[in-house]
Amino acid sequence: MNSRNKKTAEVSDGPVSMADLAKELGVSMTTVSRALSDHYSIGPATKQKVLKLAKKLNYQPNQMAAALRKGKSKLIGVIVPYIEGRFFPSVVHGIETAARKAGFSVIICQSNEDVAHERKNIETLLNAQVAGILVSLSRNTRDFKHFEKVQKRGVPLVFFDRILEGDNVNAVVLNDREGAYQTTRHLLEQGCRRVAHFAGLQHLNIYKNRRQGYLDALRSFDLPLDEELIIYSDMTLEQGVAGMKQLLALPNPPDGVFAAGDSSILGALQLLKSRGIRVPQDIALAGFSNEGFTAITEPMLTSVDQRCEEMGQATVRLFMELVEAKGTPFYQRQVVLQPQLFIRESSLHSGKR
Amino acid sequence: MNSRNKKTAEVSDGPVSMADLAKELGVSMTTVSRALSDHYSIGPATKQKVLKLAKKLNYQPNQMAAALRKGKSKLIGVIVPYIEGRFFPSVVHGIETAARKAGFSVIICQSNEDVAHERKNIETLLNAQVAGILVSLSRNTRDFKHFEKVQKRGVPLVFFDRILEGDNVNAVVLNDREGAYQTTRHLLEQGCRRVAHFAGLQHLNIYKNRRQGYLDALRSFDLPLDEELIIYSDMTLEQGVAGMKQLLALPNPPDGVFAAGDSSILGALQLLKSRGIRVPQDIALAGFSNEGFTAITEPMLTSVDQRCEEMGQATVRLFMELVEAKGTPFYQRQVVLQPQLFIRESSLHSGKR
DNA sequence: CTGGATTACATAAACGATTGTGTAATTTAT
DNA sequence: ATAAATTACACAATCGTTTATGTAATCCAG
Repeated sequence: MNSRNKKTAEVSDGPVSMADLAKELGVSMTTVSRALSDHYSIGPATKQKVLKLAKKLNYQPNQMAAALRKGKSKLIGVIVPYIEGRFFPSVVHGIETAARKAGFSVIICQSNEDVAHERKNIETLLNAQVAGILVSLSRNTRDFKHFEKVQKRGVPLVFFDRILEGDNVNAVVLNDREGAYQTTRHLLEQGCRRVAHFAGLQHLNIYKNRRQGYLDALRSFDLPLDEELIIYSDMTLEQGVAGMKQLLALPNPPDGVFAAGDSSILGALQLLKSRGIRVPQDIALAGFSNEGFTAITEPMLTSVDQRCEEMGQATVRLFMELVEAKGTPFYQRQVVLQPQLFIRESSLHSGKR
Repeated sequence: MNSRNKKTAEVSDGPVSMADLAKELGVSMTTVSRALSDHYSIGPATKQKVLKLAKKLNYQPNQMAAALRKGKSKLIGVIVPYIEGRFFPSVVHGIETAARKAGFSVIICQSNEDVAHERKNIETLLNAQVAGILVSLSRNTRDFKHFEKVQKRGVPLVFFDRILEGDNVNAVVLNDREGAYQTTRHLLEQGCRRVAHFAGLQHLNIYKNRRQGYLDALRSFDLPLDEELIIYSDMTLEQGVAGMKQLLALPNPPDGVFAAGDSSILGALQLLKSRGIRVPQDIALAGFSNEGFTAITEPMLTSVDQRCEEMGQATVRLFMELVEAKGTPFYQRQVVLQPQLFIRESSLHSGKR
């Protein structure tokens, strides 16, 4: 059991510490530490010696010790509402990849769309001494209070996708408005004249912006806004079915639907097919998120890609900038990603009207 | 900047330490530490006092310090091949939920289906002092060497889904063989007499077992094995298309296909539809994984559900058992989850033959 | 009423790296 | 040749917990 009684450090026993290296080389731990971190006060010859021995003994620094001393670890905390579907797993994938490249590990937390969980997650991450926190807000987060503690501690904070508007924060977002605008315009260009919209909860920036883009497009075609054509919901598949029913019951039903989410537009498609209404000939459809299934349905669904991977990478990049720009205190920045419209069969009128 | 010049601890400044509590109460840090961890040597009155003040000052223990001292953190490392599709995100979701309930955070690593990455992940996690490692093997992992270091350090190790067979390890797996057996039998019961199989890489337990289940079912119907009907591949959508073409080119094509993965069966479906071959009337189809899209295609695809969430939870449970059974050294256990067959249109012959 | 258990707490040494301060030795400037 | 600067390293405190090892005080049995 006794592992410290050896003259020359052997590879045999567990973790090699800086003390081991120091003893072996007959220098102080300071020298070893500074040699490893390329400190100016260490001579090139000594540095070489240390590096070589470190490699030879396969020295692995104890992250915890460093974290304790420095008050910061090599961990990045990520808070997402949930880990399902296509979007969040992909963003997390992007984050993980970029973070690891920069020498960080990521801790995943879910808020389960609940601000109370979100608060707990913050606590957890803070006393895990994370180097930074990346977060996409839960659905019912409406204030900023629990994040102030993070800022007060000087822990870099970056939001992505779902953010609190108005507040001056670091964030990576998609240009949802532009995506919605392009999509709606596309429907209009295909000949639609009454385009309906499945809208999400309006306190969330993403859904508000998508609705705004929809309105922009209508205006650009000098079309009037008909509030009857906007259906607000949580955008589930079931609500897509219900919404479509509601639209069909209108005296003057739409000839196109743009949904702020793919599940709901899928619901609409299923309902239309069950009623024998042709897509896109009778009603054209387009969604948002470019979920995997959009390329599988018949007809395939037009949708907006959210650049999940890029968003993850950009979020980490922004975090890194914050880490490096340590001095500058109020360095706030927003990165806006451009969405990409994938036009598929569900919106392609070939020469209608 | 100076934060330690206060007689009574104020909530104002950052993290409250045990030393703060001790000073405030006029006891030693030992007492505080032990009171918080419910040590027998601390009187109930003192315990109460400490707990109360801790709550009042919102004391949050510094995980890093504890981890450093104890040599173990409250972190669980998870290594998965990738984070996409339905399976791994869902398992991770299950792991995350269960782990958090037990007071652990999870660190996610991807091996990108590469054993070299897997090795690096192990290193990363080990010197992050994780309390345990949960891993689903990369596609090209064929030996156990890099895991021996983990065991040597006494870090609990649990495999899930993709494991190395033969080795005596702790693992949570699906009964793939049973799932495949049931599915193939189902096809046979529906009247199929020539059932083909899209098989995956045979060195992976999951694909080997699925093939075995397929063979079991054939035998249970006294049907001969026709090697022509087994197509080996990586099971992508494209390979599903190609595989189906190959099968159709046979002098005596199959009347059913059971694939060890959903993507490939989707490819098969697409090809069949493009050729006007009816599913399930002419050829019945069934897949594996119960991906989201299986309920969306037309016809909907029969598939086997892998109990992703349960697998995640079971993996954490097994890990916890290992932690608690600290004394018992060679405590190895395998948990086998029962798959669930979801029968959908693609395999339902109504009275064929 | 004495000796051994039990209760309730304190002292201080870890854990492994980082870093402000100190100090020789060497180099450069004057 | 001497003061000043620079180079190259060591000492020791520190981060916040945990824990082995005391050590008083209280308690019960004999």
